[in-house]
Amino acid sequence: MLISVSDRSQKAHEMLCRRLQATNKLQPDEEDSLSAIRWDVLDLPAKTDFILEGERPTRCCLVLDGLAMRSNVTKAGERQIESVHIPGDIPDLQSLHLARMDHFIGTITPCRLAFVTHDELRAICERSPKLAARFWRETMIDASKYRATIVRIARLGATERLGHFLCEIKLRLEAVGLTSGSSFLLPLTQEVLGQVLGLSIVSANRSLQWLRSEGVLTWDRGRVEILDWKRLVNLSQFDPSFLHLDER
Amino acid sequence: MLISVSDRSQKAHEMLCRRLQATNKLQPDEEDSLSAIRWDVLDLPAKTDFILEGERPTRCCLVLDGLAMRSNVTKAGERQIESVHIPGDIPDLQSLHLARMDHFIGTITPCRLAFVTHDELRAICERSPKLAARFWRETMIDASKYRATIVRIARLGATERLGHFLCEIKLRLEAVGLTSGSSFLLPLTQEVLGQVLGLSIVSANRSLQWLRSEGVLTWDRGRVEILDWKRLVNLSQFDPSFLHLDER
DNA sequence: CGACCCTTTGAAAGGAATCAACTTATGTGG
DNA sequence: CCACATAAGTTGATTCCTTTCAAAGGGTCG
Repeated sequence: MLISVSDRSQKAHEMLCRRLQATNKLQPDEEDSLSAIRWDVLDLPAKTDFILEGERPTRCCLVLDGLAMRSNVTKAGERQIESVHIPGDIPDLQSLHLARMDHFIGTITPCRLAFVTHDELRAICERSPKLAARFWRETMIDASKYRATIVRIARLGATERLGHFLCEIKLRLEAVGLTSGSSFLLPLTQEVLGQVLGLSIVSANRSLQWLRSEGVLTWDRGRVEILDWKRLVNLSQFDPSFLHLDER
Repeated sequence: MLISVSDRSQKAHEMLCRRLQATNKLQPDEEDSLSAIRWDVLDLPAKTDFILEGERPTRCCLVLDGLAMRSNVTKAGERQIESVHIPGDIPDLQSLHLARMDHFIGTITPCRLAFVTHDELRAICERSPKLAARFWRETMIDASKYRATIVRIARLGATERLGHFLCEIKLRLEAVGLTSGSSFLLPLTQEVLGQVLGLSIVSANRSLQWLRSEGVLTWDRGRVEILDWKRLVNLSQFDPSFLHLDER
């Protein structure tokens, strides 16, 4: 089945609208502004950095399908993944205000991405301060997740980190309708998992083994099922408030 | 010598203007909007959390004097400091868009703070999309610092972390004119330093000892002097680009 | 079937945390 | 101005967790 350009653009529009009305419904005029966006939809293979450190991007991208990541490489050559991005996320919205990329954006799995120019976004923000505030809020939630990541990595042990990350991902996927009950797709290799958690691949593996052996979850060929959510939340010291998912 | 209310307000105005024109000079109309802000200036003693997790703030604060911090406490009771704030910073600008605080803001040393209401800031942003973008940019730089903190804590050893943090602080203080040559005031206890770096107080101490013994720096009664900046930068794998200090 | 990627496991090494004590500053009141 | 109390810095010894190194399984795809 072929997907027409307008269909793909339509999906981008819908995902963006859904995301931006987390708190208040979009007004008709806001929705109109957004529907005028010309999205440039692109499919990329897995493991591809498509925005590089040092670049000066002129567009932002919305993840339509797949998993993306934001990462940085130390001078010693080690990669740290600072955030994992799921459909509905705009990983590089900050580039609207920071000219130079200080990190990489790349795909983890094959991704479908929708690009919009900075010019277009800036024009929208200028016309509609309300929409600007909504976009701004999105970047503030990203910042909130970074803060949670700092605490996760600085203060939690290996297994706690893994559990904490899985709690976060589960809730985020749920918020965009990408879970089926207690299970969801998360096709990360354990190497990538280690780079997310600030752990070696061996520790990532052993933490995962432990969670499995305790009957907290299963993780098979990219599908995670949480068997004991309460336990997972408790052992990870997880508090979902940093996600700001529901604050009417 | 008494300082009048308007003098103190004036200082807040100047610091804010200096900060916001990092990239482009402020236009006269922008400066006018900002000068209309009614600042509420307040002095607070050291070690005082003045915005608490769970609160719904109605104001933002600008640091005029002293060191402030953003911290979070794990359920196990350990405190992690996510960021240290120096004069000119607005530590809680994100509260403009995130209703509920998911962390604490507090003083490290005695501080003079200037508060402005969300209503006033929102009005300014609505009237002037250019100013809104400038404020937005500030929050994006904060986010950039969080990302650097993630990498610092996840991938650097104890001494590297300390060095990296000191490089960051040095450049930030320099940018607001708070260094004298290669030295600057940084009255942090080693316990606080550990909470910033994700280290125990003992490790913080030993890392500091090492840097001293190598002749990289001195740190005496709250005054740091960098004796060998190049070496410090190198051993910390420090790259200043995340501070976005100069990108015309 | 074989190459490759990913996962798993064991053993040893290393770095930071912890525990515990001691020293040095800072500050207060008699 | 000293005596004492308290906070901050320093040091050594030990424990614990994670990394590193190395190698063996397991799955997938051309």
